[in-house]
Amino acid sequence: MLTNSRLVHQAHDHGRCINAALSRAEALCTENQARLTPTRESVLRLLWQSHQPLGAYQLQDQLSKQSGKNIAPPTIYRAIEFLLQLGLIHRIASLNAYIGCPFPGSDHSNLFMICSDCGSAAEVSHNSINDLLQSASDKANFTLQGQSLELFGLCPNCAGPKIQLDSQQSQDPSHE
Amino acid sequence: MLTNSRLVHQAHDHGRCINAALSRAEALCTENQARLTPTRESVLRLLWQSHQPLGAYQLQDQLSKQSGKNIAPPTIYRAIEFLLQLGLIHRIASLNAYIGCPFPGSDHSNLFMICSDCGSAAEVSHNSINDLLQSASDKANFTLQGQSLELFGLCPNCAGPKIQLDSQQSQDPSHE
DNA sequence: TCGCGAATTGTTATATTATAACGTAACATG
DNA sequence: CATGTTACGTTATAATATAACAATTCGCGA
Ligand SMILES: [Zn+2]
Ligand SMILES: [Zn+2]
Ligand SMILES: [Zn+2]
Ligand SMILES: [Zn+2]
Repeated sequence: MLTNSRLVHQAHDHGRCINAALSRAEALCTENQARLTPTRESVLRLLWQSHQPLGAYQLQDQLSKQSGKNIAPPTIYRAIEFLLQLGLIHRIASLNAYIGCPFPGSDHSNLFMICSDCGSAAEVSHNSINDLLQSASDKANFTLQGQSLELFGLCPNCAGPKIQLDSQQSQDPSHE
Repeated sequence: MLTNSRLVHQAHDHGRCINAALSRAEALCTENQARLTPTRESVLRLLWQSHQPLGAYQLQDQLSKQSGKNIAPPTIYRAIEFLLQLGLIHRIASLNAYIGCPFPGSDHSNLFMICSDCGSAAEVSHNSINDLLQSASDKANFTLQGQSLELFGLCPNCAGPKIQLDSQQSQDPSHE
């Protein structure tokens, strides 16, 4: 079972998340003879600035600010497309948003636990879930090729121990 | 385990699907003191015309043609919203499309098997999957509130005994 | 180092999906 | 009726995503 759910919801040295992601990205690019150009790297960095998925136009804003010049949507979408192809990021369909993948390259289930309160999204890969989905597909004679699994609810920080004061942000704003 | 996957991929009397859906809808509306107005019923009918999800603007086109007058997007989205609330239809996030729910009212898992070739979507509710997702959530201290589970691949018709001639449409166009 | 083809990015316009805001009509109830 | 509520009509616009084509940069062999 692979997951980054602990990490996502605890205070941690997030710089390490970013660095690790970039190392993996460089390795994967080399392996695939693809180029991690400045735009692509910037987008990947932005997606790793927090553990919350970002929309394409949020990326556009931030990248435009960073670079001083106005970046148009196609530039963003091209970078997104590239990163998706390599498996470095995922698209979260229900949010029209994108997030870095903590374990690119390895087979995994593309399952997210998305907090309705703080917006964080932790990725989980559970062999037993994959197996079960595969066997359900088999039973239905369905040739499984891909999947998008999104769970909605409250992350440990937002569920409390404080048992939801209101719907105030009670979570630890450790690294944003 | 609830599923309509057999039905979806076999020739069948689809009129029964539609009638059953409308009966359930009327019952649910009565139960909830809600009104199944002509617009809402038309949208529900359209969503049950096939086992393929339809987008809001496809619904708009078809409803406009049916009624002779031009129906604006808000009308469609209001009907969709209403039907979603009652659980009579589901939104398929990865397709920005909507489909009738074969078992509204009963608790189920909101899991779809979507054919990349013919576009059909069968709904499956598997207790063991639900249990597993619940226990995975528990382990991660995640308070599960909702889910969107979408599997992509080939339905029995499109995977064929014909073993994919090309990517021609080889499926039986039983009822569209 | 030059030049060429391929890959990447810039730019403009537009498609697609969804909602805001506000007015009007239909409905249910006493 | 009179009234409050619910649903619908209409116009405009927001938010997300892509098409099409021009300009640039990059890798690499001549
Ligand atoms: Zn982190
Ligand atoms: Zn949270
Ligand atoms: Zn049917
Ligand atoms: Zn199919």
